[in-house]
Amino acid sequence: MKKQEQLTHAQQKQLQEQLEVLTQGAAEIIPDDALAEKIAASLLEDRPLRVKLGLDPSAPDVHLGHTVVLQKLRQFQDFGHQVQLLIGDFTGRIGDPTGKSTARAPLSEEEVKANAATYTAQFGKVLDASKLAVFFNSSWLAKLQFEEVIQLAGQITVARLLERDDFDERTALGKPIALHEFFYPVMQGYDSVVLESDVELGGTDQHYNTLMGRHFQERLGREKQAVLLLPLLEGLDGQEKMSKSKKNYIGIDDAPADMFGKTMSIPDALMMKYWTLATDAGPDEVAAVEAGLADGSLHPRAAKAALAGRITTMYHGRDAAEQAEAQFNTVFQNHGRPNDIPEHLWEGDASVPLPQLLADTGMLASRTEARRMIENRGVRIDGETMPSPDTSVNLRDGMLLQVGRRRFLTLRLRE
RNA sequence: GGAGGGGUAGCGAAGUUGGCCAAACGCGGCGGACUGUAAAUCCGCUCCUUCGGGUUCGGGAGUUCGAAUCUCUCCCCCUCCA
Repeated sequence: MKKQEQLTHAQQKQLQEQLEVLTQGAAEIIPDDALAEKIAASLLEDRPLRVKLGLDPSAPDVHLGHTVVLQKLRQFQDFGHQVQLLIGDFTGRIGDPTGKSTARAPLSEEEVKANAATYTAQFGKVLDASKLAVFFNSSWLAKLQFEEVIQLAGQITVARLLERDDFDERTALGKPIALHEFFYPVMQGYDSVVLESDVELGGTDQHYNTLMGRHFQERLGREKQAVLLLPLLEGLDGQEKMSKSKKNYIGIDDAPADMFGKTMSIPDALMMKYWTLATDAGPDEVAAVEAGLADGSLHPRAAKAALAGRITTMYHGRDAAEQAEAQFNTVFQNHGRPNDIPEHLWEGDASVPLPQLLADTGMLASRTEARRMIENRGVRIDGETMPSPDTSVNLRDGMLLQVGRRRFLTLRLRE
């Protein structure tokens, strides 16, 4: 008999309540009723579910893409479940599964600890940090004997491993796959065994990996975890998924002005996805925005500004968000100046060729680049567009240099 | 063990009968116009320079008036056969 059918009426109600929240926005739940069964079990046995999230230990810069999963984890926490953060420190030091950088430099223990601390600090903006359980998979993987590793490897077939999209593609293209790469899924699966995870969360790109958890749990005689996958959030380019290496991300530690501005730069087509996945707006609110856009009562620009304000407020508070918006409007809408223009103390001659000035103050990388920029009419001094790179400038204290729309510098002269 | 393919600017990728190559093209990045924003679209720029020139095509050494293109050598990557 299914566990759901053993519940009392009160428990049934709780189950429905949890399911409604937890399944919202999910891209996939594997298998379909697995989550319901797990929750039912938790209610029957009166114990929290162990909910696993695996993390890459290398670049602990948490961005909005991560928060999609984190917000879901938070909901689990709010229902009293136990979140397990798994730092893949062992996995990370072995090498990269894309095959590009095969021998990644091992992270030292200090680095791992420092990164983990950064993670938990940043995650604290979304999760309840006091209730997090943090694990490092080196603490069990590093201890395995070779014989044990081989036995683990015996629990899965090569054909099964080759199903993984990435391997599949590379096989088709004739690209190499190193043997150790086969162990990634094995390790990730084994992690779930050790942690006795009830549920594993991830982005849809983790489909295969999370199934490995189920596979190894079954082979080793454990309860299989449920898998809950969330949609991936595209980055600022609107094409690829948000990631640090692609530099298309909004970091949750970004300054309010950046956070607001970056959000304003996403393609219109991506707005609703951000509303749904990256904000704390409920389904009704999201639907209202969508309807407004559809019938023309809500201007796309207004919708995006509201989105940017919402996101900025989540991480910096309302005041900072409003300031960021005001600043954004002055700089980009009214072509004005920001409030916090950096200053540069000039110690050279009082009269200097313009390209040299721009290069030496660090506003541009080289004089040649400065020349180009001037020729493109992208350089202004005190608001005046500079017509020719062959000008010399008589410097004055307080002079305002501007490159493009948003790079400003105030010049300070030594007395 | 054997055979073969390849290393070009941030990335991808042309160019390999030596000069017309500072090196096509695409992406990315930057600037400008326009606008509803750092959306979309269009245009321009994208090694350094004291504007004479200088330094680039995995590293080094050669051949030549002249090499990304030829030779030698070293390093690295990949594929296939066994």
